[in-house]
Amino acid sequence: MQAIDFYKALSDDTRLRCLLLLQQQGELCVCEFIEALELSQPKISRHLALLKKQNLVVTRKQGQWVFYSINNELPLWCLSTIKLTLENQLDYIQNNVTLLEAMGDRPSRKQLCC
Amino acid sequence: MQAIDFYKALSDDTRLRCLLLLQQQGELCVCEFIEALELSQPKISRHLALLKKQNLVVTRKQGQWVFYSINNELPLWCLSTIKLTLENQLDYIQNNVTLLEAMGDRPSRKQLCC
DNA sequence: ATCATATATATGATTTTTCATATATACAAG
DNA sequence: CTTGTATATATGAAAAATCATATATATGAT
Repeated sequence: MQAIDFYKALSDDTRLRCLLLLQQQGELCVCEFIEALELSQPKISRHLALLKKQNLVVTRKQGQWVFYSINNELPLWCLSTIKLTLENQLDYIQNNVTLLEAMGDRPSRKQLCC
Repeated sequence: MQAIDFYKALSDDTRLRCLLLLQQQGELCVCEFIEALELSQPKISRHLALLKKQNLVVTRKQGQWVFYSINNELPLWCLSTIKLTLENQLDYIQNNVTLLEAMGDRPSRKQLCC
């Protein structure tokens, strides 16, 4: 992972919020991002696609939903940076978290293992 | 310092190299960046001005030269991120360091203190 | 006048956004 | 089991916005 690509991925408001939400929440699907960020579906999908292309996130498909989470095989310095950023920028996503928690009918997560 | 502004500042090749060089070298003037990055003077000046506007770097004027260094009053998480990036991306600026060290007539630094 | 640096403006390139549409799954009625 | 319809997500293409670069010019020190 080249630093310049990593920072370009983080340098957009939508992508940064998505990543920090994932760091905090673990796993989220597209419709949850739409509610939490109050943005259009194509806009969210596009930015998530970009994060995926850079291998910052991975996806898991469950029925009609696609769940995104941070790729835990990223270099340690990338994972550390994301973690450090969240710890110091909780205010930045506070409103998004509130919206997410207020969301009705959130899709249920199947257990990942047996 | 907002994370988004910090990452936008880092998300350009020229600015990232400048910052990492400063992290490693401590203090550099515009003419040294020109040699190390092999870029035009206005291009360097413009990017340094941007870093200064975001308070990532500070300047010290000495005669005809302007020396840039990382603003050590930045939030710790920013300083840590820059440090961590350099440690993991030494290759990225290796060629720039070589060019810098090969530079003739580098301006002398006055002692900063008594 | 010369050297080092900064800035204004115009142009080109890249990125982001939007709209329309496509695909894939789900679910209910016949 | 098919047909129709709704929901979730992705993507192509065009428009809009942002960002980077080059050239020319300005400032300030020696």
